[in-house]
Amino acid sequence: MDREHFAPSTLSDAMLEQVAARFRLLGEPLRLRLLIALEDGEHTVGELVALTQSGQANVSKHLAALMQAGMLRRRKAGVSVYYAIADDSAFTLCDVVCAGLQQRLAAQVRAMGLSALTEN
Amino acid sequence: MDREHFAPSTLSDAMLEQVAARFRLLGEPLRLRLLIALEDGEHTVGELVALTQSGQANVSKHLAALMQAGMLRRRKAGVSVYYAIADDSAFTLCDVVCAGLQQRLAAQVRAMGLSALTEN
DNA sequence: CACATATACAACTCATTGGCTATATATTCA
DNA sequence: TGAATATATAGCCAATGAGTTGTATATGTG
Repeated sequence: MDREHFAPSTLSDAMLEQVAARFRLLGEPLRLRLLIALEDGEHTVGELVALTQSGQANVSKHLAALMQAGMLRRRKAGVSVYYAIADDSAFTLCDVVCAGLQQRLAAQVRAMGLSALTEN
Repeated sequence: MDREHFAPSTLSDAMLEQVAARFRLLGEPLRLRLLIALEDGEHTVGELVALTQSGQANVSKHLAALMQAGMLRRRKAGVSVYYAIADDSAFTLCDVVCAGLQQRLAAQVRAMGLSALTEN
């Protein structure tokens, strides 16, 4: 992987704030859980409430936030509302973060020596 | 790009919080500015204060946060402290976010019709 | 040693926001 | 129309965290 970034130095303050906002959006465990729950397809708010073990009002609020950011799409069917992922990039991000964390953990383990791995 | 994520469904609550924390870390404009400033190599705290136009204490605090997350490395030289990027993954993340935002912007422009582009 | 400089840290203020409760707004059905 | 269900929204509280000021802790210098 080379050092070719189109983002950084050319970012205006406004753009920077937008990028930060995007990250902040994914900085909430519940919102991540919602995205994860939606990974296998659309779900109603009620289903998401059950899946995430969180309050309905709270789930609604976070879904609204994800919607406004363009990460979800909405479909009304009768009395229910189905939400679905509209922007896969979130998962790409999660993958990178997870990879980074794994790398970091591995480094930590290495730093601690391998003994920790064998002493059950 | 296929649908192969190793993250989501297998994430424990603790891991989820870690992932969220990582995102939250990048959810601050000043921290992003610091990373951007460090893109071209290490800088002292003083330089970073000048580059980011922020207070010294604040910069120090955010540098500490990035350090603790393992994104930076520290080198003391005399009375100065040099910080540098230790984990390039942040830039990969930025790139993905920027790409996502660009896509979103493009879609918005398309939705508004092309007229907006020509009316100066 | 006294002094200046660079960085870190503590304490405070203030704005943001997650989660809650209560309520409003559909929509379906009897 | 009235009741039931699903979702959204408003208002509140508490926690978090960004930015500030002031100070502590090196480290170099005369």
